[in-house]
Amino acid sequence: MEALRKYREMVERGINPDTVSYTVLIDGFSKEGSVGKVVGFLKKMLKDGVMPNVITYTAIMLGFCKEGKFEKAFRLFKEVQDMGIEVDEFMYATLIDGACRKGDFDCVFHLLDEMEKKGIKPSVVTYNIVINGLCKVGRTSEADNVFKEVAGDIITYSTLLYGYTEEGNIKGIIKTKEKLEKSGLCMDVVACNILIKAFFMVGAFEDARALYQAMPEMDLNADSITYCTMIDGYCKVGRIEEALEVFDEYRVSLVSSVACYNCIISGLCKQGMVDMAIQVIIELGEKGFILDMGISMMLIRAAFAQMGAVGVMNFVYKLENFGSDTYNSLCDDAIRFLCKRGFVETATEVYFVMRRKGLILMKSSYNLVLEKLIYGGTTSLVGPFLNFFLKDYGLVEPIVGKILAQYLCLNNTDIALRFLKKMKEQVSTVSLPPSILKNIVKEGRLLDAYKLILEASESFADMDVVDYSFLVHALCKEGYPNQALNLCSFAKNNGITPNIVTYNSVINGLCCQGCLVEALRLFDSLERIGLVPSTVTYATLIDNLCKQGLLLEAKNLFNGMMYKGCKPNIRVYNSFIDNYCKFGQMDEALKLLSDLENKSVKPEEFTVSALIYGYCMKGDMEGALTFYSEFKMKNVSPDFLGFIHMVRGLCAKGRMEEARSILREMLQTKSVVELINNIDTKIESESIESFLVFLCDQGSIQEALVVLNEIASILFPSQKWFTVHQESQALNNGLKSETLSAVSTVSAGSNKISDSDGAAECYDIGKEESQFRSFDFYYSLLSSLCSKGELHKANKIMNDMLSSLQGDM
DNA sequence: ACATTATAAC
Repeated sequence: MEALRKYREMVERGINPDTVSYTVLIDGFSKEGSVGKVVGFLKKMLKDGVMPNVITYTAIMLGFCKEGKFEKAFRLFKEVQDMGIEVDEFMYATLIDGACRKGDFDCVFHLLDEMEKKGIKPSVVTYNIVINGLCKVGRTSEADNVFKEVAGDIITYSTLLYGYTEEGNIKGIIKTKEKLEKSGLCMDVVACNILIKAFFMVGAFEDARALYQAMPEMDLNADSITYCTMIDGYCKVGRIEEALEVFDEYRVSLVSSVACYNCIISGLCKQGMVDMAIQVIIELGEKGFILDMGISMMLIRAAFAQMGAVGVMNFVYKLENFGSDTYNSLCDDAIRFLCKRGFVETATEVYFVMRRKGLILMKSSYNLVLEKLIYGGTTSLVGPFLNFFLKDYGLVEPIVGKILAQYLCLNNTDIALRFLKKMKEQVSTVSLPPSILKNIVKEGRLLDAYKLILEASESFADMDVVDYSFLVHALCKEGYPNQALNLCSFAKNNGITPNIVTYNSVINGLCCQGCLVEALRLFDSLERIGLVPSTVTYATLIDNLCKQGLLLEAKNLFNGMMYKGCKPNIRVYNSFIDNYCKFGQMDEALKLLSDLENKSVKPEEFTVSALIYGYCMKGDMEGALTFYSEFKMKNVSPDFLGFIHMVRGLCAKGRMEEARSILREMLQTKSVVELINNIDTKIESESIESFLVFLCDQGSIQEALVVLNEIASILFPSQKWFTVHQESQALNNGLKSETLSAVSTVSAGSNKISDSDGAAECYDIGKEESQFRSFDFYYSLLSSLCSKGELHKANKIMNDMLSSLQGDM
């Protein structure tokens, strides 16, 4: 910069710069890494009629090499020779260094040969360059060997020593150190620094310390690198006291370097000495150094490891008096860190500290905070934060519109649509992540998701076939096959072709709606749109045909699939077996079972259950039990329904003890959680009842209640886990240790959907006494009814209770 | 008068 000013002064005064002035400038820019400016000056030079010399070109080549553009440097080298300029050792050395940094050693040795042919004898500098190049790629021994005839200088030894240290080659270090001592060369600071590092590498801490202390006698002053090497060397082996001692020596020295601070801070963090690390950071700030962001991040991590989110908060508070730029990015980092670790609330506290100081959060950090708040954070903070974001960045900033639209979509489709429309007209189209649809569906607002896509399709340009298929699947599952089909053609119009997976969902959806004919028609049309039916396609249709009793059609389809080379899986066989069993054709079912076993298709839970059901239907409990034990030995147990069938069958015959032991076996193979997960899909209410009776008989009323609570959460999904939590809190208050297991099961459930904030909120709501009392009332009534086995009455009371609690919410 | 080589921390 200074050089540039002098140059301008020269031009202003009408003094024409000569080759040397230009060369000095070019060299400066080359070293600074701005080759663009260098080329500009070269052109200007030529225009002014000032001829560049070999030194000018060397400087330019250096610039190219520094930028990693070795090819350009090499081309220039050729051009220079073509111009008839005699190249010298400097130029070769520069080029060889470039080739080394590129790792092109063929070129390096070729250039050395060329030099020799031209009669240019390489000096120790050139050799050092090559040695350094080899050391940097881990070929230190080779470098040592190849150039052992060359009389090295202090740089040669330093380079080799450093190479061996990096490679961890202890023998190499010792050998080189001895050679260096024998050479009688005078040590300089760099050599000392490298030797100290080597001493630490081999574990010779005393030697490292001795050399460090002997430096003044050698007329050498420790520099920042000396201090860093010493501090880091001690820190790496956990000798923090000695590191601190050196750091104190650095403090009273004339050396000033932020790197020394960074070294000791990182060492303190690794030792978990967070408080002292913060002290050092404060001192660093007072000295006017810039806080390295990597270092502040390290402290955030260390503070978190020691004290959790509070530790991070504490760190932020303690650095309040730092320069605002540094403090701003520190807060940004802390906020992002806390969000990522799941502590949005603490992150918002940090944000308020920032705000008080008039600092502004980065866009992406705002976005992160809002995402965490919207998807599972404190709801009441979402509004204020959307406001702050909007005020700081405005709606013109796409990311603001995006998060705002996401929030609206999750809350009110119509407002969201109006917003999206306005944005499109007045600002720009807001693009939304397809994943938001999953969240809307999760809230049970399937048709809202559907509406959003149709009416704001520009905002969903990123949707792929999987995203569409997800929604098609959900629509089918909830009984909207027509909307699903409509979505398929909508997707196609938007350039996303639905695949066989998508259509499988539609086919299944149509079947579930009882539209078997339409499903078959869709199946027939698949070929026309170039889709090949998969095993799932066939399995779906065959299963539904079987369920409708259309066995002949099912068999035709089965033959069709075999003909097309599509292998039937266990699900296909299950459909037939289930059908035979339901109609008492056990022989047919058993024949098919042995068939599929011959084809090495493995029976699964459902297969076994279907057959057990068949036996039970016929009242053949011996058959059922024998079949059960036979498959138990093969490690295939029935599903819940299979167990329940056996229990019922045995109960009907008055074989209570056997029923009990089967139930016990069921509880051994299946966990309560697994049962709960199956309630809404596979188990009908009667079976739940049998299960509850069993639990009550065993005296596990709490467990029975947990199951009931789970049912409540399925019946009233909008309440999510709130009710359940309130109840378990109440249980906890009323029954203490007896119910703790129940509470933990429920807690596990609410953790599963990560609704910890919901749980906390519940707790607050639950503090209002009236609710507890009302629950206690229900609870005592229920438990006495359950213990008497009056399940029907208990069920009725339970329903009353659930609806009354629902009213309270 | 101008050009080439070695060392520290996250």
